[in-house]
Parts: sequence; structure tokens; C-alpha cells
Amino acid sequence: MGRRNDHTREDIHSMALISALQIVRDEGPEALSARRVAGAIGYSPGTLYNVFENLDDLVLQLDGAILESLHVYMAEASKAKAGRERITALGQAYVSFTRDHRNLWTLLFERPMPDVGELPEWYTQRIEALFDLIEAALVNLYGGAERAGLAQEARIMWAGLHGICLLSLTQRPEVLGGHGIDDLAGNFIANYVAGLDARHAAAA
Amino acid sequence: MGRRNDHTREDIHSMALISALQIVRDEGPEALSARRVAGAIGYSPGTLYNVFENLDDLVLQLDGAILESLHVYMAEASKAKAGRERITALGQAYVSFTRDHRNLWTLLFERPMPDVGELPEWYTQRIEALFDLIEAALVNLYGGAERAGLAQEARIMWAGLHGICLLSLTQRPEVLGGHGIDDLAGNFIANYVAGLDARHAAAA
DNA sequence: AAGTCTACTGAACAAAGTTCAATTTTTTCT
DNA sequence: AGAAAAAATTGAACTTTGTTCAGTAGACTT
Repeated sequence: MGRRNDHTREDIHSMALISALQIVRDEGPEALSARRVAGAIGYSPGTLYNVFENLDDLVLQLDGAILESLHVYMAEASKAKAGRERITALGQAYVSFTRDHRNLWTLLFERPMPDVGELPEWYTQRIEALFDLIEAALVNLYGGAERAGLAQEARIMWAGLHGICLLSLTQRPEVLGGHGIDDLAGNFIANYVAGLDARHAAAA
Repeated sequence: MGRRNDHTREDIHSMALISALQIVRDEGPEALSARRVAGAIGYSPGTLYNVFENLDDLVLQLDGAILESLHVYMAEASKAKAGRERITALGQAYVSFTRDHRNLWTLLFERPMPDVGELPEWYTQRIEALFDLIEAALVNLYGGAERAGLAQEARIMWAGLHGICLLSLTQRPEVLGGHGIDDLAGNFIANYVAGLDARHAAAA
């Protein structure tokens, strides 16, 4: 078959991403392959390479979309809350997302990433947007006086949550002392915030 | 070539692991392949499959060895310390390990793991041994009265540290507000321990 | 020395990402 | 309209994986 023009480049681009998302969601990251995606959208493998640099590029775009879903999800879950409740809600939302969209979340973080510095700006910004949600909640809680410190602490909270989810979904439950992921995340947030409280009280 | 018997099964097993370790250390996880390891020890690919179930099995054994190194490293770094210093030392040791043996640490956690429950007992125990280091330090700090809670908190601290290392080695520095991994880890431990202090004071 | 056993080889298979000459269709030009 | 140019699509082919297994060369047994 030769030229057929029934879809624009953009069409194919988004069709591929949608199909890839379905494949990963339903069958996990290991089911994703160039041939598989090409077949699902009714094109040959070669066509994908007109639209994506390579498969890693496709995955990166997909990751971007997933990060955006995660952002929406967390923002939604926390928007009506304030103070400590806001932070707790953000943490719970992250945990829920990893549980409810496990395959997508796995794709995000299990897949070997390109070297640092090779990530495009737009991608980095989507990661930062997640941090900013937590940072804003911390500012809401402690005031904007020491924003720099809170920015750092927001990153730490995010990393901590992330580590807990990773551990929980990777290890058998006994290893974690039988505690569920929600317990761990809840305890983490409570303790870390208690630590922040203590330090802010001391500073005041 | 046929039978030659210049090495026992165990010889080949350990030679393969040693070569694999070198390859990963020097060239990263993506350089590891069955042919590569086989070549390095002077055997054909097929021979590896007499000694390992498959390549994932080899990697699992390798991961086990790396976990053991990590354990020795952390235990060594913290053994002369007590109380808060002990916990801080453990955290710093973990961070140092991820920095100094980045490729090995990457193999441990970047490689897609077999499904939960398929990990052998001995492997799970090595993970727990790491947790136990932190748990022991917490018991040393707060006493053994509420051991169950401390076990959970040890897992949380480990996960938090892990998340921070992951984030730091995966993202460009600007994303983390310019703070180095040591800063983040130090802040995390300080704040989380401060939170524990507050709660233990309240309980007393 | 003959026969048995077995460690080892290496060719072969499937599936992966990726490339690109050939082909067919659309667009443009005269 | 017809010819020429451009573009989009294919699919076969190449490379590199992990993995298997019939065959074989060497070591052991009697």
C-alpha cells in the first residue's frame, strides 16, 4: 500500500497514544511494542517512525499524558480542602492513583529513563507541576514566609510518598509488617508534618 | 567443543556473577546480556542455562549480592554511632551507596521485577535485613516499648530515603530546587525524626 | 578398550526495535 | 488533462535480544 492520507500526522500521533494507553492499561507495560501499537491503529510499524522518533519517544509522550492525568486527579481530590487536610488528601490521591492505575503508574517509573538532562523541558515541567501541588498546600499551611524551605520539603514529601508506593507494590505484604499502603502513607504524612510543625514552632 | 570439566557448576555460577557485576558496574545494566556474560567467562551462552534458570534468575542472584553489599556498607557506617547519629549515619550511608555504586543500585531497582509473591524467601529476607538496620536504630533511640510502631516507621524511613535517591538521580538538579541529594535526605530524616519525637513525647 | 555418561557448543528460533527501497496515492505544475 | 514531483505507507530485512536443544567431544566406569 502506498500513500493513503486518511489521517493526518496528528491523527496518527494521537491514535497511537490512545492505543498504547489502552494496551498498557489492560495488559501492562511489557505488552507494549511497536508492532502491537501499529497493528492496533491499522498501520504498519514503519509508519510509527514517521510520527515518533522511536518507541522511547512514544513512551515519553505517553508518560506525559499520564502525568497530566495524575495532576488532574490530585488537584481534584484536594481542591476543596485546606491546611493539613489538603496535604493528607494529596497523599491519599497519589496512593489511590497508584492503586487504581497501577499499570500506567508502573510505566511511568519502571521503564528505564533516558539519561538525566535528556528529558525535554515540557516533561520536566509536568513533574514540577506535581511538586507544586504539594508546595502550595504547604504554603497554605505554614504561610509563604519561607517559601524556599517549603519548596524543598514539598519535593521530599513527594519522594517519600513515591518511595512508599514503590515499596508497597513491589514487596509482599509481610515484609511491610502487614501494614497497607494507606497506613504507611498516612503515618508518613502525619509524622513528617508533625516534624515541620515542631520546626516552625521553634522558628517562631 | 564437548565436555571439558575445568570448572564445577559452582565455579561457573560465581564466575558468571562476578563478570556480570563488573559489566553492570562499568557499563550499566543495559550492557548486561547472556552472550556478554558467557563470553566474559569463556563459555557459550547455552552453558549459562545449565547454571541459571534464565537471565532474570542471574539478575536476581546478582541483586542479592548487591543487597548484601549494601547491608554491610550501612552496618559498617552506623555501628559506632547511637541515637540520632545512628539514624543519620544510616541515611547518609544509603545515599552514598546510591552515588558511589550508581549502576549497581540502578540494576536493583530499575529492572522490572517479577510479580510480587514470586520473589524467593532468601531475597525478601535480605530486604528485611536492611529495614532491620533502621528499625534497630529507632529502637535504640526510643526504646523497645512500642516495637510494632517502630517497625512500620523503619519501613517508612527506608521508603522515603529510597524515593529521595530515586528522584535525585532521575531528575535534573533544577527540578529539585538546586538542593543536593544529601540536603534532601538530611532534611527528611531530621523532620521525620522530629515528628517521631513529638509523638513519643505526647505518648509519654 | 569399549561403552556410557554428561558438560558444552553453536546453530537456530522467536520476538524486539529500527531502517529504507519500493510502491502507490495525492498534489502540483504546465 | 496529463505529466512530473512529492509524500505517505508498506513490508521485507537487519540487528540484537533471550532461549532451546540436537549433536558432540571429552571424561568417567568397568
